[in-house]
Amino acid sequence: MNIGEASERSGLPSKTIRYYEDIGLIRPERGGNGYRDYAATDIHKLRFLQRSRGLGFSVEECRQLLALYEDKDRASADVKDIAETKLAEIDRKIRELTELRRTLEHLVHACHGNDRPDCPILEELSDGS
Amino acid sequence: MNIGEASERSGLPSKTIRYYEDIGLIRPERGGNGYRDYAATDIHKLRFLQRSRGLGFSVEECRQLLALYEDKDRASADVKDIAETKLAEIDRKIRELTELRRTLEHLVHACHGNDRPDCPILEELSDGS
DNA sequence: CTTGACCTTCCAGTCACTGGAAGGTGGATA
DNA sequence: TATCCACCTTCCAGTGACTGGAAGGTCAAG
Repeated sequence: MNIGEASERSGLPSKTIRYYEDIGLIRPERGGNGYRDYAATDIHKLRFLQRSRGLGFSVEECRQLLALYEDKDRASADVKDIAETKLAEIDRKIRELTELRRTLEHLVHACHGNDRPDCPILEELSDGS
Repeated sequence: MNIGEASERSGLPSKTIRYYEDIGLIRPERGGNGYRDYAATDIHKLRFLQRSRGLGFSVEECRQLLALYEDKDRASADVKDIAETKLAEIDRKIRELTELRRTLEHLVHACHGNDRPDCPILEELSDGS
């Protein structure tokens, strides 16, 4: 299967698939014409990557997960550790964004948004009050 | 004032301050020894940048805000527009992260995390069920 | 035989820094 | 005066995870 079809089936752009090969995440066969030839297991891995990236795992974390996935003797505790660390990270991000949101909404609310030049948003950004 | 003190007063690393100069956000004077010499207004701008970046504005947005900030005739509506667009973006990010969190927590919860090799997290990542 | 879609590699750019090398300057101390 | 160290300078390269584009090879259809 050529890269175009692999792209369609995995939901990843061809460029990204080639990039994943560059950094050693997948190693498809090559046909006589030099074209990459993806087997069903490759598609499986690509979908795996697509999903774990979509869940916010970094490429390096995906590499670990993929290794664990391929290792039949891996402990599920290893996987859980990675997922839990990620969960804590997501919690932190949500907290930060919520705080950010609150501040920004306060500013937007305070700004009358007309054509007069005084603007509470700029004032706050400037003096940090 | 040298870059070190500017860094301390603005809360930005020296490297970042030089970078901001590179991309044309600030233009400090230079002393006879070639050292950058920051005036009080420069520090003000740097703090402005530090705060707006901290609020999640991109450098380009900060450039716009800084221009509006320096333009005494700007309409506060312009500023409000930028802030509101940013607010919508933050809302979207929070929603996405919350959804992500729910999925991931579900997975972590389902995983027994012991030494046996079967792991619901990997199973879900692999088959997308 | 030409067209057009697909594939290849390679190089460069994105964003917002960050690290490090190589070397100049300033002020305090021995 | 010599030396030391902290600070400053510029420049180059790397980060993460792609993305865009150029230049050229391959393949099937019409």
